[in-house]
Amino acid sequence: MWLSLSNPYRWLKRSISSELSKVLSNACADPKTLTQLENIIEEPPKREFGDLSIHLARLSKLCDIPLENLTNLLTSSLEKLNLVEKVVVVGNYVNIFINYTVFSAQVLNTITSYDSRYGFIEDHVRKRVIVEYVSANPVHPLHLGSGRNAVLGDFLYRLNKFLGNEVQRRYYVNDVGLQAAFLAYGYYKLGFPDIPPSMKPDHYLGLVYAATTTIIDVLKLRKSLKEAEASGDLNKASELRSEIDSLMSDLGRLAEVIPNEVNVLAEKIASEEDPELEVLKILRGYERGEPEYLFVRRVCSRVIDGIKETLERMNTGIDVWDWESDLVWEGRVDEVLEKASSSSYFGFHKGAPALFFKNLLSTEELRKRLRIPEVLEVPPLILRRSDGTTLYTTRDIAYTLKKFREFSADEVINVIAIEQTLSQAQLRLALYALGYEKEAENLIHYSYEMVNLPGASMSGRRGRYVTVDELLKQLSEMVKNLMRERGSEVSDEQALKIARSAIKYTVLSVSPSKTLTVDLKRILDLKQNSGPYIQYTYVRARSVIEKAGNYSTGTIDYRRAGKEPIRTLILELSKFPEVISDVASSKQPEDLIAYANNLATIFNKFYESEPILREPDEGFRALKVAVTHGVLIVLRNFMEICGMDVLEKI
RNA sequence: GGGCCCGUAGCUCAGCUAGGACAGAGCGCCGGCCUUCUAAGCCGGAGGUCCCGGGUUCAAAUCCCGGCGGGCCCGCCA
Repeated sequence: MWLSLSNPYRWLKRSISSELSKVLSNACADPKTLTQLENIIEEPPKREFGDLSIHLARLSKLCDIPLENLTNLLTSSLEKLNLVEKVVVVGNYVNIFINYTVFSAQVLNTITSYDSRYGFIEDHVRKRVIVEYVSANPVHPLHLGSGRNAVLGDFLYRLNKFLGNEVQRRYYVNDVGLQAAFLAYGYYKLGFPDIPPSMKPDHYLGLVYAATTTIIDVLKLRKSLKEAEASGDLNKASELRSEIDSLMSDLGRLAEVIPNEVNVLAEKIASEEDPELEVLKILRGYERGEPEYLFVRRVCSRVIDGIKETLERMNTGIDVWDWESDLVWEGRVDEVLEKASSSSYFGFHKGAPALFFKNLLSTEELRKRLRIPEVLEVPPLILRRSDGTTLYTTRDIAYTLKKFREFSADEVINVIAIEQTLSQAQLRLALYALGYEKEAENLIHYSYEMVNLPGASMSGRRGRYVTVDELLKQLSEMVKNLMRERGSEVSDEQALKIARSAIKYTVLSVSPSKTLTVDLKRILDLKQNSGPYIQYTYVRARSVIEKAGNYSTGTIDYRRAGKEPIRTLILELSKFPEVISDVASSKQPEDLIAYANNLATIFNKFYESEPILREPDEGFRALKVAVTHGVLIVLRNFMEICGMDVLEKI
């Protein structure tokens, strides 16, 4: 009963499959086949074949009934169902036509009664979920890669919320690490200058960071070059020279924006005997919490200020900011180290304390449980540097435990780039090895591929990146120009809302496992299969509903629902909860996007071909308005889940 | 060297987990539709060795094996 209330499409399939199981009960009594029966009911590739179809060969195999007996058995029994209009056999298929007088009433009633919760699934088990996302190093602004992360994480957050889960969003500020120390070193060498008021702090400090690391790398390479020249290794020398040239051109680009800083840094760092040792000193002092090194935190928090601003612009939020330094200073990392040292998996790798996973991984069952590929070899996890400072994954063990504990989380989702697959596997194994089996199992690495910009290679260390801020700015400008061409002005806010929604739609439309190629023009394509297309379709539907005023559902003539294109529209509307349910388990946003685009397209066809408000027949008009209202609700709920802005006008 | 991911129309991508009806969509290109509910729309057309080669099957883009091409990982970086 719950099901029929919340998920009309599932209800439809279940009604048919349970009828099937009745008919086939003598041959197909196994209860396991019941769900298989439901899966066997599919959709025909073309609308004119019917609403649902069953492939006879598959059914005959499943139930072990000869093909020729099946046909008559099925048609006669299914046609008795109230929900079924007719059954047609074509070749190897039984095609089912739904009775839309019955079905449309069910669908439309469900949608209006659930309204902003339509899509919500009643039998979903509620969970407490943490989404850790973005977590970009606090040394530069968010670039396109972090942008993809932010969009995906925000989507996971909103989807979980929609499903009725308790969700918390966390950002892990990685201020205890070499990157942060490099930035702090550079900023310190500059004498902690004020950030130019014309620049966002993350942008300015990102340049300082890039200049610092690039200068240090150049100095290192020059040293190697001298050695190569001295030893007469000409190949090596020319290789080094071209590498240096490339870095120098990066530096030249940085100098165009912050010339003084680049000059001062180049001079001061060059006069240093061993700049990298200085950086390590900062790292060590900061990790110990020594007061004279606390400037690291101050610098990082300026970058974080900038990042917060960007996230706000993306309409994305964080509930808890976790500073890695706090984790270390609170002694949580030491606890982990202590526990590890008494573990049976503990040992020394190249003289450094480490956890070894070879024994753990010999059982196939554990690999399965922890989602570690069958043949993947996992190297030992080194816990500490020889100088005593900790390493990222070690700190992440402590952090993961903190997340699970503080929120009593059932599940922790880490949205992290795909290149960290191995270290995330090590993390799960380490947790398991230390006795945190449940945590290891419920820690999910939600990975995504990198983002490409055609014809450009990106590197944070070199300052070669396109920032999310720039992307938003450019797209907003494009929106404004477009509107101007059409003779209407649009506010900055409206332009931003369209721009960021377009980005989100594009990012979510591509499977996270594929590299995303960003083409600015394409993101803002106002045509089909785009964010603006969905927003526009919603506005169209809204405009109709507004003008329709109050319509009484009592006057709806459901008998008119069997004709195209209303028929398809109703079937499509009925699927929304089913799509949500599938996406909730697969976590593939692209399926949700494809559904919404399809629904919008069908609605636009309907809108073009049929008068809605001008429909003379009152009952039919009420039906058309109700369907339009259904589209409105589904598109709105869709946009909420994707983090897109629901615009009332466009 | 080992592992993972990707390869489908000129471009960007669905479809592959659970094999089945002529392989789909958008962009771009060509041609139509605004005195009527928002034309950021709709209708029509052209465009494909599903990377290649084997195998399994009544049936393969989908499963298996072997290649080829691209990306990523195999750090006392994160």
